[in-house]
Amino acid sequence: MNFKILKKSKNSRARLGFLETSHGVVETPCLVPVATQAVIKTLDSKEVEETKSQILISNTFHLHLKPGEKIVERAGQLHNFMNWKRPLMTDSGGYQVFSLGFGTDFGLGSKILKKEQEEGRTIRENAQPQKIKINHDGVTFRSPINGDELFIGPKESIGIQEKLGADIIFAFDECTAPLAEYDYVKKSLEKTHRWAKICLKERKSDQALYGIVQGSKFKDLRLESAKFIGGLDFDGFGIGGEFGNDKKTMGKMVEWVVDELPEKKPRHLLGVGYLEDMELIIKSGVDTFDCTVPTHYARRGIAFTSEGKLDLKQTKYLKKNEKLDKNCICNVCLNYKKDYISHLLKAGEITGMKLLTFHNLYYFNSFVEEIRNRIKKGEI
RNA sequence: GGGCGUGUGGCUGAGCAGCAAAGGCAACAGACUGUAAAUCUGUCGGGGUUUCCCCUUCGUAGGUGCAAGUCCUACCGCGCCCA
Repeated sequence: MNFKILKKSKNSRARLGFLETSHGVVETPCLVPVATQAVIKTLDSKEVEETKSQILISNTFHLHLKPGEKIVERAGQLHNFMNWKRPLMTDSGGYQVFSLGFGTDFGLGSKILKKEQEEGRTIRENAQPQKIKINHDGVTFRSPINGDELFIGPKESIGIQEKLGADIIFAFDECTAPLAEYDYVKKSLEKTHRWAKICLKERKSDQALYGIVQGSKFKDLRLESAKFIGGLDFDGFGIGGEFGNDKKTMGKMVEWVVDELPEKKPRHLLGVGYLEDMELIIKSGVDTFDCTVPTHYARRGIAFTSEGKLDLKQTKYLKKNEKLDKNCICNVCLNYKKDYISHLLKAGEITGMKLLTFHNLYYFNSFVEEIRNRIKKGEI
């Protein structure tokens, strides 16, 4: 992989770049749609291309469980397996340390903690999640499929990711929960850092390997992590974990980290990408970012449009024989109306979810494209 | 004509003396940021000074009870069976 910075903004940390991989080039800043199980749910790979998606991210943990990396490898690795010939990333399974651990225990998301979610709950220094065990060497999960115990540490994660064969792979980290206290995060950081070095040593392939910065909302820990991870010989950097109680804070926290990372290497913000977040994080110096929102929300009936967020399951849309988004030229907007899509969603027809998934991805990708254009013009 | 059964909130469907009445669906509102989840939460007869109070409801009309959706009588509707 090769990363070229074409332009740096004079007004912010934003930059325009090219991420070159053996499967093609990614223009950055760029959204990375999430294909956890080697698929953008409801779409096939050709359709995903038509949404202007440039690169996807799949998941090590889930593909290890189903169908198993050996199957994928035998099929000619992920690109051939899923017939996606463009760039690919795989997440390391570090997020599942959170989502299947404290995330499940507390019913939380990982990024921004709302005040009312705190309710005096915290995760103290030596706490363990109920369903998984995190120790010095890695994490013992329980398979969500059959309950089997399964261990993933840095070595295992890299081994799996090499077999999966994405262009960019991530170091195995612990994504800490937003409720984690300082002492917990500090200890967790030691693990994430130790594992980062092991990942570098284990990687034998020519895949690009990104290290992941953690440290939650604590400035000194974020800086420490960014310095440590940034000082290792990674090809790029992920920024993970929690980002405080509100979006402005999130931007600041990303900047703390970005300022400590090597300038010439790409930065990927893990798991952030509401429309309203994009300009903020790009201005904070992020090159790529993945987010489940466009695809996940689509399956819940939510369309993102120039009029805002629309819940197409609402009955009122059955009476609207008009384009989903009058300013959008995606296949869905050119060919289908709100009333029909609403009907499909209300009738539980999978095509409704498919149409919204297509549109949302196209809309999100166009949105980022516009930001790239504005950086080009010097507006951002 | 006779016998048996049944009638509950927008629908469905529990309840068979102390209920504004379980559950489901629909409806309405909200949540979701490195995707165990096409999911979760709240409201859902009307009104109010809304952690409580008032009013009106369980086919219709009467009756027995302190108290009736729940028991009795008649009628009406629906279903099945026998003539």
